[in-house]
Amino acid sequence: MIDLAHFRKDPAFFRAAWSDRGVNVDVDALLAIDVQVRELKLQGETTQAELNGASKAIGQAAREGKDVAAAKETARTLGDRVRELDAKRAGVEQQLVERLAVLPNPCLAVVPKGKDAADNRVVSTWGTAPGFAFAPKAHWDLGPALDIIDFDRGAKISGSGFVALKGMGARLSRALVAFFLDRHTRRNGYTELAVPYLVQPQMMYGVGQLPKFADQLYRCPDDDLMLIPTAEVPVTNWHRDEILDLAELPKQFCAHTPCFRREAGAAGIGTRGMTRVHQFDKVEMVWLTPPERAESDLLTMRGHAESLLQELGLHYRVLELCTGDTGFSSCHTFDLEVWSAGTSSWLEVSSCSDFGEFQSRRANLKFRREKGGKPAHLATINGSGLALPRCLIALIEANQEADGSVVIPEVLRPYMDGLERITKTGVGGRGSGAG
RNA sequence: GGACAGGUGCCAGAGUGGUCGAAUGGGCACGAUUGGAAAUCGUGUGUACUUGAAAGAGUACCGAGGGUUCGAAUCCCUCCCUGUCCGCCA
Repeated sequence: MIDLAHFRKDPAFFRAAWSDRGVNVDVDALLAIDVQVRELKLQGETTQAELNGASKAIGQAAREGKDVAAAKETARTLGDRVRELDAKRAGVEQQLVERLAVLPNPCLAVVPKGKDAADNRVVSTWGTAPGFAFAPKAHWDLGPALDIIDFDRGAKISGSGFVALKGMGARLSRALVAFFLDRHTRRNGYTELAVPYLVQPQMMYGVGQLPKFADQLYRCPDDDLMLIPTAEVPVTNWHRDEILDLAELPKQFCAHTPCFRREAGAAGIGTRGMTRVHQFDKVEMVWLTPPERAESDLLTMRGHAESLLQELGLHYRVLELCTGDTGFSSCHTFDLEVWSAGTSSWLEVSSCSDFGEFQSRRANLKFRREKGGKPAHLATINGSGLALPRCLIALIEANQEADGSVVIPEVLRPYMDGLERITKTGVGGRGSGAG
């Protein structure tokens, strides 16, 4: 949610910002509705004040034994008037709220202007693409050959877009999660949370998933709950409706959860294998921080995500998204893309975003700069650290050998009972594909 | 899932139709007292919105949403949550 007061003061800023994002907004209509709401509110409250005064007088008179029939009659008329104004106001206000709810966060001035992904800026590139003396395979060949990824059974059980892991594939996935969480909690000061995967619709609204992206969410209508598309949803809402102290900021949380996405409309485009699936595991980092720190904290957090890829030895690049490609709630986003050696393409494994106060206004996240001071909205920042299936893809593709086996990076071996290599041969024991 | 009991301010806890944004106690903040502290005393201590240059004024909020009434924390309805017991169960 944008800052309404700011919008009234400087509509030109928002007009330009939304235009940069490629969103067409009738700013004048919005302003007009806002004025109307406030006029009706003022009238309604003034009338209510009158009614309150009249009611008080009636109570007084009644206690003194006076006749209050006539006074009641006028009060009743006032009451009708209040209800009338209130209903009118509510109607107009709902229009305003509905319109505002689908307007994106203005990007920061540093964000490169652009139309779509083609205009994103490459900030840096780390490492080099691995070279092979043979034709490297894509994960959709490697995985099934090693019997660690099972596309057919995933689809059999839940339909297209669902993937299953088996044996050392499942183990490797678990190792990555454990490795990520350990780095965040032990090295970078994050507090780990284990959160519900089904949440109430308001939580989705709080981070900006609703109302605009309802078609991307799985829902359980009988219970009015929705499956989270990212841990961002429950974690960002952790301190909802609270007022934090400056001294306890920034809050740094991490959480591992499965993520559920309908990916409506995405079928057929770059969906081969498990680069785009309906359910995947991800470790998410979320910061709650004072707004003035947000941008520097964003860089810190991005560094945390990058260090994981570096430790895994994976070639990646950092993109700064342009205005046209930046997500709805974000005002500044960096994407981390890892190299897929099997398909010679970049895969997004992390998106690190500064949301400013946009989510805080929606989720009611506040803090106090000093005791007795006025509550102010927090800034929220989040980023993947990291998204599993694509890391797993990059990992096995980059570390494959001519015989189809996959070398496990040093940092993961402690999580794999010291296993150095995943091979097809062998059943049971160390080095087993079946685990 | 069934039966009871509850949900009030930072916390505890009063309040069963008007004088209640809400007693009292605790906590916290500031001040007095003290060599310093404890104790004691005094003052203060919610959020949001509207209006106003400001001081201030107004409105709403006692789990949520409806209803009755001139007037609701208080009465009625629906729902949610918590506790206890029973049932079921990973």
